Amino acid sequence: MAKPTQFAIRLLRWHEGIDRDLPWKKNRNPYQIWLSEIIMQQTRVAQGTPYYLKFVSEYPTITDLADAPEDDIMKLWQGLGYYSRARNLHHAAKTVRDEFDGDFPTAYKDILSLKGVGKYTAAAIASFAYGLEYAVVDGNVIRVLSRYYGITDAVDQSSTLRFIQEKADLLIKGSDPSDYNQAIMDFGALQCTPKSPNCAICAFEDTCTAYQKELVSIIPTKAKKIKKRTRYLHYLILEDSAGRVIIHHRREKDIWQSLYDYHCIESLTDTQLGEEEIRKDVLDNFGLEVESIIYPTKAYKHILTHQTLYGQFYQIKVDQISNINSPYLNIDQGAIPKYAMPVLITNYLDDTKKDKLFS
DNA sequence: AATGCGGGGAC
DNA sequence: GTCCCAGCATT
Repeated sequence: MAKPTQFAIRLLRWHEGIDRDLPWKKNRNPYQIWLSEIIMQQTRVAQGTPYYLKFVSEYPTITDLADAPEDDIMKLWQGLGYYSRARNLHHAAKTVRDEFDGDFPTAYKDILSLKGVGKYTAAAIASFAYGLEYAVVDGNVIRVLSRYYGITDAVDQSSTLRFIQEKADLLIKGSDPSDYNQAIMDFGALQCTPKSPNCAICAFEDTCTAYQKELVSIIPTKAKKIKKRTRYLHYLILEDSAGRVIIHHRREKDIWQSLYDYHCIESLTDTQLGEEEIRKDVLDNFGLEVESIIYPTKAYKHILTHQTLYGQFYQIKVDQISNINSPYLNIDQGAIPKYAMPVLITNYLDDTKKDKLFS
């Protein structure tokens, strides 16, 4: 058995004084660890924790999760973002139920084969749940090791990432894998932070290359820059006199896949829709006559990583709604809370509800 | 190798 | 405004 590396010894000594008290670290239940890791992908602990608690309470076992309707899972995921995680979560739960007899797989390669589980998540589960020696490489580890080794190459290049992974695989050797992985991520989150890390009091003051060369502020570097596009979404809220409304299940390859919204007309500028344009659209798409239109008085700005959205909501009364085809659905207005919707939509709905309280 | 996918918090 | 967060699937 190999002895821990010098890096690991210092790291774990630093970690002795740290206690983050995360709710999914109370035991080694692989289901709970997997669930927490999926939820925490690209998500801050403070944002994801309430969702973890909801899921583990609503679905105590992975079979409970597998048996649940997708709409229920999406609703519980509403507001967390990156909704493919929720779909993959459901898919993987069904795989465990059907292919692994309901028992979470214990072999690294089987864990990695699950939908939504990549190299990082597989290593996290394997080490935290089963004590297997797989080094995690997440945003924290990339930052810590790129600084430690003074790597100025862009960390969003696969060659750089491969190099970091190799170093991580060496550094973990001989240590308790669970402790080591937890420690290095805590170190990145609490000590070696993206901005103004606490280098003055650091366990690696004398061995960190970036600190020695005064490169801490410029490492890690990235090559790619994201460019945004702007979209104008005109939502038609079609409602009949019986209180039935038409909602839309987003099945296309686009943002918010699997969520529900309203019938949408998209434009490249922020100009409002004309009355005749609306009448024709509603007649062509649903065979319905428009009785009245309340035009939007404001646009809801919503910012995503790659897009800036402006949403406007047109309240439209139509004649009797019937025979609506997929991906459209007609429901009672009061049934809306059962369907997962984008935050842009729920922001609007919250505003309208508030308006009614004061009118 | 490159791209798209959310929402929010820190600065 | 910018950056980035317990990343992944798809092309």
